[in-house]
Amino acid sequence: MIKDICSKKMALVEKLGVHLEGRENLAPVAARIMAYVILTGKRGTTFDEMVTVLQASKSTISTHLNHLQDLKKLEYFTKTGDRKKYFIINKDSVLHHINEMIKQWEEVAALHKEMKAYKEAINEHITDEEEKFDLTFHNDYLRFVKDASASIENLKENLIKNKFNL
Amino acid sequence: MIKDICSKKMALVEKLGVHLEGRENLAPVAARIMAYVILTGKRGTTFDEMVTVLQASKSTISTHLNHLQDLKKLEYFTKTGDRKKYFIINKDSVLHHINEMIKQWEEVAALHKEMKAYKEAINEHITDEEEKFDLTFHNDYLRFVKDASASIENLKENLIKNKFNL
DNA sequence: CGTTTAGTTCGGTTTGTTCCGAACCTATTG
DNA sequence: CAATAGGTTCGGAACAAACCGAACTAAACG
Repeated sequence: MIKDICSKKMALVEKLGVHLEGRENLAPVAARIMAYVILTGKRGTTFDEMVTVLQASKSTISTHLNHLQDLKKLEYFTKTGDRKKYFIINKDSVLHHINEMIKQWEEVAALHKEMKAYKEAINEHITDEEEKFDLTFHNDYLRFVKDASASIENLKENLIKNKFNL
Repeated sequence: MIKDICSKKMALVEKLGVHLEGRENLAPVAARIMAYVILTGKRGTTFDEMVTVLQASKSTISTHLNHLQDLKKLEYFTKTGDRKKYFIINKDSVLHHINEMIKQWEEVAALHKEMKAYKEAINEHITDEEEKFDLTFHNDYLRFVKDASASIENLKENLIKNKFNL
């Protein structure tokens, strides 16, 4: 019974791990650390536990753990009279993630504006209307990014409100 | 003057290239191909032009060009009496991109539901309320994904409508 | 002071990615 | 048919990423 739950957990760690690898651009073991921490929850998990359960070397766990803390994805708490660190996900990781998305979309929008400006500059030197650059691609994209950002921003507000209302 | 515009173009190709490398998970040269095609527009660009201007080998261009077509990111048109292919971006790439995003979010939502179910199953075996898994992380995320998907879906409808109204 | 706990750092191997050159293929043209 | 145009395919070099083991450190314990 306990083994069933444990193997279920590790199956989920792998599945979530694969997802995080691609999604957050993490090394395999780093992604498994994130997955394991998420699926362990607030009781937290230790360095040694991860070495054992993820079957990776101490050096690998150490390196990735530090990296994940640098990225503000993980944090830890301690217990008096216990030198171990208990790792948990950064409490406002949802918010952090939303902010990252907004930042990325702003970057994309800036790039599209730059490209559009370049094409408009070229268009001025072209007499034949047929030959001119079509800007609908960039316009579509800019609208998409603008609206998407707005709705994410909206969502962010709601999340913050609900955080404090609970 | 022409050199100025040309170097401006190549500078943008590199900038956009770096962006696409990370964003779409493409190899450096593949990303530059995409960037160059985007910045060349509807007149299209040929295999040879890319070999010359991107300073890559024929084999590299060939491999990546085929890969990008498999991914439906690029397509080409031809001219009568001219064997060359003129590459342009896939006309509905914005729509395609939006669909990809929706698909990815659906995947994420499915994963979170699975994790939540796992945690709920464990919670049933725990008597102490304090020890139980906190599900707000997953609930927050699920709400975020649901709302974000809805607003993107909305945007998609608008884009499609505008496509046919223009 | 020696030992244990809880990690860190470094060098090296394994594995994977990216690109290239050379040879090859398949029309078309003279 | 030989040559040219417009590519494709394959083997391998060059580089980068991911991981490991072994040696190390720093604090606390006995």
